[in-house]
Amino acid sequence: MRPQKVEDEQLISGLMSVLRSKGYEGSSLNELASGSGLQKASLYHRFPEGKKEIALAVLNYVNTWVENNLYNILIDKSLKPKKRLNLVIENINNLYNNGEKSCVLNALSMDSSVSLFALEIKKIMQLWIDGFTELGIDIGFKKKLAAENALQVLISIQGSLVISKGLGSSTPFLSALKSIEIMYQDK
Amino acid sequence: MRPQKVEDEQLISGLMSVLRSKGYEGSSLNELASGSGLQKASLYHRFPEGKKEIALAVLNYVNTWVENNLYNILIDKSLKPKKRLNLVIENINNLYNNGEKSCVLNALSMDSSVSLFALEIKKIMQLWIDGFTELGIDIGFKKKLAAENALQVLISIQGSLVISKGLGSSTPFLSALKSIEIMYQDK
DNA sequence: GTCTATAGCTAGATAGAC
DNA sequence: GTCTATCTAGCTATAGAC
Repeated sequence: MRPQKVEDEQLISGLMSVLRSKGYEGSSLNELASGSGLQKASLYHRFPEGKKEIALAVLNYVNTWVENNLYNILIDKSLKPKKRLNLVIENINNLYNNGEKSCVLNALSMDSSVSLFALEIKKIMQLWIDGFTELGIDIGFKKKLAAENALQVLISIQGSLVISKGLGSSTPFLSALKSIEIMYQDK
Repeated sequence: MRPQKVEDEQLISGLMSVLRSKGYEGSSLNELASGSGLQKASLYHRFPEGKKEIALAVLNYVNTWVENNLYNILIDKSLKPKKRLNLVIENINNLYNNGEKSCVLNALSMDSSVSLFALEIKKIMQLWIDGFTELGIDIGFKKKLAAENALQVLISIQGSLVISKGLGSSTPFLSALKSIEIMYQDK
């Protein structure tokens, strides 16, 4: 067998970069190819079902990212809640590059594509919410408040990304991160 | 002159419906044509610059909508602040159909199209923020807090629309509207 | 496993009849 | 002002050499 020209993780990372910035319909296979370092036909070798399978592979990668860099940290009882939060906030900030990068979940949520990915998107969002709910409970929130705050975290992140892009300023995103820190401060 | 087959406002409304649900790249001229009730070539008669001009016309319509249904109400000193808020919340709820419709500002904010519309999107978001800032000041918030809360309103709306679509539930959007009402309750 | 070449189709945009 | 018919470019997807 020929060696793979591009490693799996690097490949997915390049593909995600295109999808997050252009959306599903807006990403052509030529762009996905040049963004990932492979030719179109080689992409079809790795992903025989074409563009849909590419997007699903990216979402699977995102799910793993959220598990490793968000959920598993937020539920890690060996760390103090404040420490968990700081680690996760830092990871989120890196993921979105201070609010300059959009979220691929939003990019793949257009009506024309969301039906293809609804289950995967929902699963990832729910994992995100569940992680922050656990954190809230460990800080001492009652279950209902913990769930409300966790939802509010996700809303703030997604909303501030939209506004930061619209206003052309990273301030809304960075303020949202600060608000989240305040929300989970020990009482 | 032949009479217009479709009135301006109905035309723009049909075009916005396609753009908000499919995005800029995802909306083909065939879809824009059937969504508006005209043929492709007729759209080019109304919008000689093509798809870009269509999207700009839609954004111009959105700007007018925000002026009439949001900004002008929020700054109307002849109404009590609480009354202004109730009217505007109702208008927002209708615009997004209980959180089931996406926001065209988000749909046109993909990297591949945002450069074409950045000025218009920013202007509309700023108008939205300015309106709610005025409301906050009239309720008694200090200027800085009024501005922060106004930004938070826009973030909550946009974020909750993304999450409502992702989770397949209108609850996040409707909760966000409730939170906004609480935020502006008289002290 | 990767590539070049190409098939078949649809995109945005235009010409010209009515 | 609206329409049908059509242009070229770019699309998704495939065939087959290496």
